[in-house]
Amino acid sequence: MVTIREVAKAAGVSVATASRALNGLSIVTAETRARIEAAAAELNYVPHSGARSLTRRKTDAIGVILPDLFGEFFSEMIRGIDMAVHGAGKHLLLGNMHGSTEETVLAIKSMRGRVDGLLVMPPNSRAESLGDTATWQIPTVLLNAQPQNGDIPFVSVDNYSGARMVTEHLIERGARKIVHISGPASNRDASERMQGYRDVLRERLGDTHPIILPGNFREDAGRNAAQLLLNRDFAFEAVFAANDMMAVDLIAELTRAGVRVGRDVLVAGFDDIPLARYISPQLTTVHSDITRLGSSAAMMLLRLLSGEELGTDAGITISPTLAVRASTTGASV
Amino acid sequence: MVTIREVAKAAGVSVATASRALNGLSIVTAETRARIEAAAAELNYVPHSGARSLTRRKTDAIGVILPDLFGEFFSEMIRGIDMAVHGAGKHLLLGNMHGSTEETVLAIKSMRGRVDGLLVMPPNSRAESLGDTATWQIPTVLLNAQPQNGDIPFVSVDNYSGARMVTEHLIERGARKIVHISGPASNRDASERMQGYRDVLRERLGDTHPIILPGNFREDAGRNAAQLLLNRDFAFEAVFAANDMMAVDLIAELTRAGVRVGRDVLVAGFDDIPLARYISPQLTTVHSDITRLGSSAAMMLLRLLSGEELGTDAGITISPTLAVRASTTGASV
DNA sequence: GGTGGATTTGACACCCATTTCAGTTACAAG
DNA sequence: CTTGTAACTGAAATGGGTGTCAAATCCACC
Repeated sequence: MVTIREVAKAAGVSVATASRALNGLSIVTAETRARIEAAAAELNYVPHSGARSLTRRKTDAIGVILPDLFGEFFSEMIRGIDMAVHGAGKHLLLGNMHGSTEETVLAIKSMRGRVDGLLVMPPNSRAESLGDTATWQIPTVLLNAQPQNGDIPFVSVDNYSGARMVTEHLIERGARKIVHISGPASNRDASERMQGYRDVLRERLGDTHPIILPGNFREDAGRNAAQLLLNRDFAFEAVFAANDMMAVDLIAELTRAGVRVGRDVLVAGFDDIPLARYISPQLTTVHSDITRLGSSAAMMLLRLLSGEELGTDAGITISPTLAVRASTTGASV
Repeated sequence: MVTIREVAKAAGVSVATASRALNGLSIVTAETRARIEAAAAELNYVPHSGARSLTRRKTDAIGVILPDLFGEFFSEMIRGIDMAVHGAGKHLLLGNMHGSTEETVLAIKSMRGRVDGLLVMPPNSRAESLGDTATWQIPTVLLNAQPQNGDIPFVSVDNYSGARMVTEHLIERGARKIVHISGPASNRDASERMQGYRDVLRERLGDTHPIILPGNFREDAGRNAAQLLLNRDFAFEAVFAANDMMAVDLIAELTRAGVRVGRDVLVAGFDDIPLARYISPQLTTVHSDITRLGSSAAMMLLRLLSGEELGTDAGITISPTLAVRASTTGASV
């Protein structure tokens, strides 16, 4: 592994001059620079970024810590982050906390000295569980979570208004008995979505005790909910599932039972996973631009790193949009 | 930012002793260690991984360089890599070459000093375009590509045998006029798949001039192919699309035109994207375990890093399996 | 008490590049 | 010919740790 010292020696100059020449500082004679560059090329010299970052006190990398590394959500997020970060010539260091809070703290610690800033998505949307975030001593933006003590910038999806949009849409399509399949109780996204649903039902229909089936964001919850609703022989007119996975399997199960989804019963989801437009009938759902979520967060972090003060209340919530499809309109395709 | 020097001073010991205590070397008195640990905790000391890796000459990180950062393929791959790498307590540094060869070389260079080893997936499956790989000077495993000069270990999917499997399956299901929609001409996966198709047709049916429609791995190619086939009013019995994306839209288009896919015409794809089992009829396709591809590559790299000699011909090809579904059997679901 | 040996501890060089500061050279002006 | 200034160049400090080697301490035993 060739170092700058060897390049300097080969070119017959000091390491300082070599460093200056290779970094494009103008105070080196053209002739000297040429000699150094030739030597570097000859020896196949590649600067050691680790050593460089030690003196420069910046690593040109940013760390991303996510709870899980799979699914469309993850790849979209990374893509958005990469878009922003790549433009700034920085690298991405990936940390996976595998869902546990201790591992998250560990992951954050092991990032020190490797990255200039951090993008963290807390496991259960409860940033406070990560301990005293102020002691991280490293610029951080929270992904899809709002900090308890508003001192960390964040970017998140407006689950509440998304849920309101779906619910209002269902009411406008004529539904009155609207069931909700919730997500995990501890999940913040889930509870925000539920709250949006509740509020609209109360405001628009005066319904203060809506029917809520407990779910878990996974397929089986959709199937179970369908069974439950069918067996009880309850006259429901619409179902709002807290995410698409549950909605998809709910639709499959209802269809199997002879229910015409989109006509007899309206179904809507949340997330707009790619599947949503491939099932039949296509699923009405709430679309949030995850790529934009990622890139917004990354850009915010980049601004933070460039020394900009964001203030204590710096946070962005991304407004989702409603994707109306056949599962609530009964259109033939 | 507190350094080990401050911890040492606070504990009244030398930095050497502090380092030993914090790294769990046993030659420190329990009493001294306790004092140092207390000081570290008090000062909220976090070791600077960058500085550490400089002396240790290892970074505990491995670099992953991919051509594109989106889609299921990517996230599955990362997940597999992470599984293997996380177990070894290492980090993942992500580099995106955005498809260009120059950027790839740049990405590789900028990894020096940041990572111990590299997992590289060349943009167009032609490793040789990356220049003289031997000069990288860093342990590398190639993803989904075979090096020209067999001196770099690699892991890839056996496209050829996968394509053979589908084609043979179509023949067994009674099809004789089998059309192929190819991938991009420059893509190695695509050409290997085409070769498998060609060989089977020649061996089993004596067909040396099969009909091949040029595609590009994207949805529109599927639609175009469908139009072409329908307009020509050509009596085709089966279509093997070089990937699922094209197959999915081909099916949609054929169905719209009144063709009963799975009965009138058999359709098969390649990749087994999640969508494949959600469309109707479900798509027969070739399933390769991308997660395993990633983790195999990562494990190979880890072995390389632990000093193991893999020999010059070290390579793994992952055998795909055939997922037979309704699009070639005509089953009702 | 002195000696040998093992166990802890500390001073310092080192990893590799950047950067400061001082020194050298070239050239123009006085 | 000296002096001043500007333009380059080099030696050494720096960043935050680790590892080597020598010094210091401790204990047991003679």
